[in-house]
Order: sequence, then C-alpha cells, then structure tokens
Amino acid sequence: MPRAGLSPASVTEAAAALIDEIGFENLSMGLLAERLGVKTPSLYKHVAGQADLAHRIAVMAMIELADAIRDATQGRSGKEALVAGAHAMRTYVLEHPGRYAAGNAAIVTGPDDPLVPAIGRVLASWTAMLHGYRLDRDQEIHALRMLRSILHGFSALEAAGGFQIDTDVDDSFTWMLGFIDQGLKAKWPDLIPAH
Amino acid sequence: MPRAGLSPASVTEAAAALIDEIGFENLSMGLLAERLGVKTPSLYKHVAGQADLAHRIAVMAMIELADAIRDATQGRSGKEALVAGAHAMRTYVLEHPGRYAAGNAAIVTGPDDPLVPAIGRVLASWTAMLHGYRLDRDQEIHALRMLRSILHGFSALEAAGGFQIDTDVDDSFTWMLGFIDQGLKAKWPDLIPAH
DNA sequence: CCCGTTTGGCTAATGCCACTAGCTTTTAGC
DNA sequence: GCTAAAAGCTAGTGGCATTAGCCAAACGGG
Repeated sequence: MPRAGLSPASVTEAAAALIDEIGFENLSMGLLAERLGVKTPSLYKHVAGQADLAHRIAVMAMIELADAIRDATQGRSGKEALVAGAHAMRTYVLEHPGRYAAGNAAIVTGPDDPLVPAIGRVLASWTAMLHGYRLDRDQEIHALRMLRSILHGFSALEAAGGFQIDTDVDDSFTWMLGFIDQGLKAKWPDLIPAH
Repeated sequence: MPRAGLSPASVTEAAAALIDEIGFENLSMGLLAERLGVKTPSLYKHVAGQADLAHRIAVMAMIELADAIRDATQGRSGKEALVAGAHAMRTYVLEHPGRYAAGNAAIVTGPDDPLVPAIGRVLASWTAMLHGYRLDRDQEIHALRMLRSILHGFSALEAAGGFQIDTDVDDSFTWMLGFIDQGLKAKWPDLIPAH
C-alpha cells in the first residue's frame, strides 16, 4: 500500500474545499477520506477527530477572511475602504460558505488557541478601516460591533437564502453601506450611552 | 403500559424547551424521549423524524418571535418602536437560543409550508414599525433588509459569545439602535442605487 | 355493554457514522 | 542495511436515527 502523502495541513485544506461544496453540517470523515483516496481511520493519523478538523478549518477561514479584508482596504480610506472591505467579506462568505460557517461555530479552547489571533486579525482589519472615520474613542468599539453585526447578519442571511423578495440584493448591500458611511461621517454626539 | 398522552404539539413544545437548554445541535431523539418519559421510537408516532421536529420548532419560533415584536411595538412609533422591537427580539434570542437557531436553520420545503407565513409575520412586524419613518417606497425594502441583518447579526454574535472586549454589550446595542434611528430619520436621497 | 378498529406505546433490528485497537508496510535517520 | 517512527490498513465498538412488527389501550357504533 503506497502512501498518500497527507499531512495535517493537506487534510485540512481538502476538508475546507469539501465543506464549501457540501455544507458545514454535511462534512463527514468518510466523505473526506474518499476524496483523499484513503480509508476513514487513516485521517486520524493527521487530525485528532472531527472537532479538531472543524477547528482547523475555522482558523484557516478567519485568517483567509482577515487577509481578504486587509488586501481590499489597503490603500483606501473612508467609504471606499468600507465598501471594498465589506465587499471582500461578502464575496468570501459566498465563495466559502462552509469555511465561514466553521469559523462561526468554532469556540476558543484555551489561551494559546490559534483561533484567538486569527479572530484578532479580522477585528484589526475592521478597526484599521474604521480609523479613517476619526470616531471618538468610546464610539469606536460600538461602531466595530455594529459593523460586524451588520456584515455577519447580511452574509448569513444571504448565504441561507433569507432574502426572498426579488429586489436586487446587491442594491440592498450597496444601500446599506451608504447608510453606514453617512452615519459614521455624521458622528451624532448623543449616541453615547448615558450612565 | 399506560399512555403518555403525547401529541405532535406537546412533543414539539417539549423539544423546544429542551433545545433551548442544550443547544440546537445537541438535540437528540433519545434525550427528548427520556424527558417525556417514553422510549425513543414512540416519538415517531407524533413527528416524522428529527428533521420534521426541527422544522416544527422553527415554525413555532418564528411565530413566537413575530408576536413578541408585534406586542413590543404596538402603540409606539419612531425610535420608541424601533428600540422596543429590537429589544424584544434580542431578549427572545437570548431566552430561546435553540428555537432561534432552529428558525434560522430551517428551509422552506414547499409553497404550503407553514414556515412561509410564519416568516411573513416577522417581516410584517418590522415593516409596520418601519412605516413610522415614512421612507421612500424603494428604500423600505433596503431598510428592512438592513434591520434584519443588523439584528440577526448582533443576536447571533452575542448568543455565540462573539463580543469579547469588556465594553458593555447593552451599551453597544443601544448605540447601534440610536445610529439606525438617526440614519432612518435623515433619509439621505443619494442612497438610492443608480442603474 | 361489547367488539372491531385505530392509536400509541413497546422491543428488536438495521445502518450509518465517529472513533479505537492493533497489525503491517513504508520511509527516514544513522 | 537496520531500526524506529510514521502512515496506511482491517476489524471492531458504541451511539445515533430510523424502521418493522407486536400488543395493549382507548374509542365508537351496534
């Protein structure tokens, strides 16, 4: 029996490709093994199990997503950066729905979990983009959370086929980004929560 | 062997309660049967299977959610209605994370699927609330999609523990609603996508 | 009130899937 | 070349959803 030349990285890579085709919840070790031309138990020589595999895909997804956003916003600022970054994220989710779902389902396992810096990279990309709007320090975290909420929500709903009415979804996305941009530029002072 | 007095409705009800405790992906027929004091196969006399059960929970969740939003926004308008409706949704998701997850995972099976009107009720609740802002007709659908995106995204991230930094999440939610309210009141004309 | 039918329990069995044990062959280091 | 680790394999085990088929409980018309 010749060797297949697998490694944790190559197994994860193949699993990521497969999960985008068949969906996060349909990933099975048997299917992945078949895809790699190997029997199911052989996979356990490279990854600890299905949970470990999903976690590795999640880390990969967060890194890829962060890079996509960083590359898109590089050298731009203001609305241009917002639109480019948001578009990059939306495209990533539509092209890699399984990876993205894995990224969302993943939970941090400990302080040295590589998922932590991976998520940090995504947040850093958005934070850098928001800096162009010169918000107050105490508003920045709220704006970041809003941005994450709206982009995650839109992507998740779109990927799940949640937008039924036949008004163009692209138009809605563009409109939404314009709305956010205008709001961020306006900097309403009375949005600061009172205590 | 005495009868347990189950019905499709009571089984679904029990499953909904269970799923909120243990999480959507941990629901199993065995656990539900134990909870109901019955053996696993007996459940199949009332629901067609796990997929059917999840679908019933989804329909229930959408109806409950729509009612919660409707009740909260009843008799209010503008920012008051927005805040009350959004708060009602956020509360519902935090109190019933399993049901809500089932609602999101569900897919419409056909034209007479009761999930269709159930989702319609949620959308109708939001649409009624948005009417108070007197938006242009062609902006309304975009605003509705934005609202769904942001509320779903926020709820999903919060339920998944996605907000790590120790700035108060309530403050972020309040800030976000203020942001949306101000933007909707402003009605920027240049948000209409050009064709 | 009784009897036939429907309903709702049950046990037993099937099949799929993740995962483990333990064996064998390949490969890499010396 | 020899030794040992690494990477494949076959053969289980156990948990899960689901189905088949049996039997008792409720129920309705005579």
